[in-house]
Amino acid sequence: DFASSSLIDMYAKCRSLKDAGIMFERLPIQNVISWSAFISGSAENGHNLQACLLFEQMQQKGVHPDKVTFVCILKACSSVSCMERGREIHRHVIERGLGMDLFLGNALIDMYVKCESLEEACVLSNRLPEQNMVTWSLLIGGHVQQGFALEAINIFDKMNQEGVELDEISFICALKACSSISALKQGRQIHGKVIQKGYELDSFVSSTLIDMYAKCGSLEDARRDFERLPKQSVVTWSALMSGYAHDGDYTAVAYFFQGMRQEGLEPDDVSFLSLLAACSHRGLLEAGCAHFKVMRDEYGIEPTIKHHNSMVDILGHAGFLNEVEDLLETIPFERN
RNA sequence: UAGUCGUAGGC
Repeated sequence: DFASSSLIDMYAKCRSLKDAGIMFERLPIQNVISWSAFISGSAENGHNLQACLLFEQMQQKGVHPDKVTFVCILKACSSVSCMERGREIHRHVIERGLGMDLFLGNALIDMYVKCESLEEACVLSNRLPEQNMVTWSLLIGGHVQQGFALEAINIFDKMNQEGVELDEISFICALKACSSISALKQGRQIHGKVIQKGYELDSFVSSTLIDMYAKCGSLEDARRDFERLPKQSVVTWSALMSGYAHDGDYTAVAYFFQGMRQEGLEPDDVSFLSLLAACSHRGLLEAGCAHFKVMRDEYGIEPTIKHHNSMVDILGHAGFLNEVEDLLETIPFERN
């Protein structure tokens, strides 16, 4: 029934998985659409195990997955880098003989990329009957992730030569290739193409550009682009601050932090990491402790392992080893 | 008329 499948979809996407589950069980007929909608919603909300269980249950009930279902379940495998299950799905796709379309092919490539098997991702992309900009972006991102940024930039160039359509995400992937190896010259060239396309005000593109310039060590460019933006966000401020923090310029970082607050933007956990990094870099014990306290007490932001690492660094370098031990005792056990 | 692919700031 169309209406009920839409409801499942809506509930699942609205992070009300319990409601989606209740709705689902009440459905008179559970077809491949409603199963897929529920699997997709589960995976999208990070309930990957549930997605996998649903995928199995669906088949036990005699409902066969179609191409869309495979794409949905692959997302769950990708997000937890579960290669075993991913390969199994891949075999399953071939066995069912449903053929391969771009969505399914790209979802498989994404799975291999996220499972760090760039080799298999490349082989698969060559075997696809056709590629689109998503395929290319996946390959660019995969090469960057594996440390082959120059090759990633080559792939981007080839994409241009072949006249493949470029969207915002294609540019973001290419810009990240540049930032990862401080390739300022290539970064500027890509920036030029971004402007030609009129993408420079996109919120993700603009923050990636600022980040690229900051990571390439050109704080002037980062700041110029930042100031040209009609509207800043906590992400663009953070991209800028982390560049200055990298240089150990605590004064600048603190100044920007204030500026952000004056704009009425709420700092988040990442904003504080730049502040703490700058303090750590400069050996600013008192400032570091003060920011750490303000973060928890005034902003209600729970410190993560990364904030704790900075604090251990700050206290340790100042010779406050007992305080380091006290701090370590307050840190709850964290995975990873 | 219903379910699907790649994106930004931490290191």
